[in-house]
Amino acid sequence: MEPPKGFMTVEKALSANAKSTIVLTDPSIKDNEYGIKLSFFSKMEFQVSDISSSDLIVLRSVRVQMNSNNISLITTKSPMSEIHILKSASIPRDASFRKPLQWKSTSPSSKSSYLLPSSNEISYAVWAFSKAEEMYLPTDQEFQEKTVQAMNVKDKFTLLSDVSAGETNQYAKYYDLVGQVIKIFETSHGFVELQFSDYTPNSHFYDHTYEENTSNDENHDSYGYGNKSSDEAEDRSWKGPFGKFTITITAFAENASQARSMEAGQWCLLKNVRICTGDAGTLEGKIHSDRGRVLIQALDTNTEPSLVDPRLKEALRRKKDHWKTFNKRQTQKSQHVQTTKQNTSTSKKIRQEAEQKATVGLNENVRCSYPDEPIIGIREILQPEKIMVQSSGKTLWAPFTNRKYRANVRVVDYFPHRIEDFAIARRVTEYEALSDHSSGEDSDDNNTRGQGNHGRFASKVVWEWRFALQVEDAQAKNGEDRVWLLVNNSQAQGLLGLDDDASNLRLNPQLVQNLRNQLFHLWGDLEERIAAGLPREDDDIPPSTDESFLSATSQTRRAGDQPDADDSDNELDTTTNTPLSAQSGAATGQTSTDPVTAHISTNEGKSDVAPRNKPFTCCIQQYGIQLSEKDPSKANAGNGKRWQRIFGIHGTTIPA
DNA sequence: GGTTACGGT
Repeated sequence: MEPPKGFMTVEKALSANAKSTIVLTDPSIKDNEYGIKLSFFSKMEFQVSDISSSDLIVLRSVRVQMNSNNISLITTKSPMSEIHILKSASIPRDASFRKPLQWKSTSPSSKSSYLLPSSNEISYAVWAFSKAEEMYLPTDQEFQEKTVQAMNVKDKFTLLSDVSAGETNQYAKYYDLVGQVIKIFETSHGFVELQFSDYTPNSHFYDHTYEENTSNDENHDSYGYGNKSSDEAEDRSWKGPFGKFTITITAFAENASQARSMEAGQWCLLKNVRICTGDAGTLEGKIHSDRGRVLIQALDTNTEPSLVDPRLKEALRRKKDHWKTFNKRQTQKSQHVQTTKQNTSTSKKIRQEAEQKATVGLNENVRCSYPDEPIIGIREILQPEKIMVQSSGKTLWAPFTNRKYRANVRVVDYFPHRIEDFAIARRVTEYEALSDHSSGEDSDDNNTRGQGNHGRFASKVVWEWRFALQVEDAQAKNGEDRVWLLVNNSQAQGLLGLDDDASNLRLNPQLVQNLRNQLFHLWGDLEERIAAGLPREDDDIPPSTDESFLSATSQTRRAGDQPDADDSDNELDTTTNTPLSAQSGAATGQTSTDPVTAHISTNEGKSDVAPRNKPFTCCIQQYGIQLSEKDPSKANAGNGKRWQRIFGIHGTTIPA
């Protein structure tokens, strides 16, 4: 925060449960202009009662945010914001002050990051305080009154399930709602209609049945005024939520403009929605103009999870469950469950005489961090560790241990077997705001049997590196002491050192060439030797186009590739992606895991290519992920999940 | 923040 030099004085306070907002001002704010709002969280920081009018406040590392054209400040955990408050009575009146001053500061977890205001800052404060007269600060009494008022805010927030109309429409009730814009209709009368849902049902809502939708479109919009010219069929079909989950809300005047600026799929907070009964007896909402106040606020799902409104998180959770349940029902209805599995054998047959040549010297092309870590053997790395179970005193084998190592290894195999498949596409979904969401879920649970993208609105597609290297200990004999190392996007960026980020490699031959060059430094002629044993490209998968990636799952996946809808809650590690494209040769015993994870967690087999490349020093890390497990005796992570030990590459680079 | 009370097919 630059302009006010990192400190301001308190003007008035507002408080809600967890989040408090105070308004700050300084001499740069003219006359009757409003100051700037700072939001902070009572749990870790101050209580509103710690603050009174004219106190001095010094802020560090607060985030500047922009909400509907208003700038405001909010504290963050990382980096940990600092708040230092000096009661107005303790503010020095001239520059010749004596330290120490009675600061009341937030308590950051690490004392080291704690930085009390400097002499310069205090001198500025002294000067600013001398201007207090010009800042129209409230008196202590006014401030206290405001504070009390602010604490008494009646929370009008309500779930749609719980809204009702008043006795008559003349005495309708007002509510705040958090939910998703399902559709937007422009009317010819200058106001805008929103179809809005928070994924709670209300028996007085219009029933959007799935059957109705599939037979004849547009049931509720019988007036025929609100259609958009473009792609009418698309606009008119109802893609859910099905059932009584959606209310029509009409926005007038400035709120109509605000509604117009929204897109279908936008999550938002609607304030002061007047709920009344419509002609057909169904409930509907109105957002009336209110002296220019904007009552529709967009909410961001794609931000730091701790900053996502908890009411929004709850709604996302309900939406996720809603579609899961819906898909489960549809699956049960359509009674046939395909269990066709792809042939999982990685039918590469490269038989070469294993010619073990003792290679001397390490590959100097590859650099590895953590020079102080000792070099240890792969056999030792693979050894499970024992853990003591506190309660019983028993000793067990740990399913995995979080560790980092260094080892001298050479690459003997890689996956996928075409380096054009070393990058995958995945959707960034709104559910990533949910702390327990693992990527990979969303792609599955909305994608059922030709029902289209129910409940899904435009989402971003990102490309990420994702591949695995099978390495063998430099000292290994007879093809033993091998391990698969996962290379996720960030590790691949470090390893490959390419200027470009991952993209669709099938459309980017130059990037493939750069990738190939770097890999050559790592593994020599391994690619040529493995590629020699692969079927021709056009025998198995068609080259992908952007269209096929973006229309995604339904086109490139065949029946049986993906889990059933009710099997969609596999937890993957946070770096695991469900790819939109089928990677070649996905040996998946694990349905719904991405092919690379599936391959390395099931394929213990030995590559048949004899290593000829030089060994290099590699940093390896071990960690655990959870995979779906049908056999309860193996589900050691609980909840139908088992732990899978994963080894990954890290901190290793191939310089250009 | 509301003895807000209202706009149309």
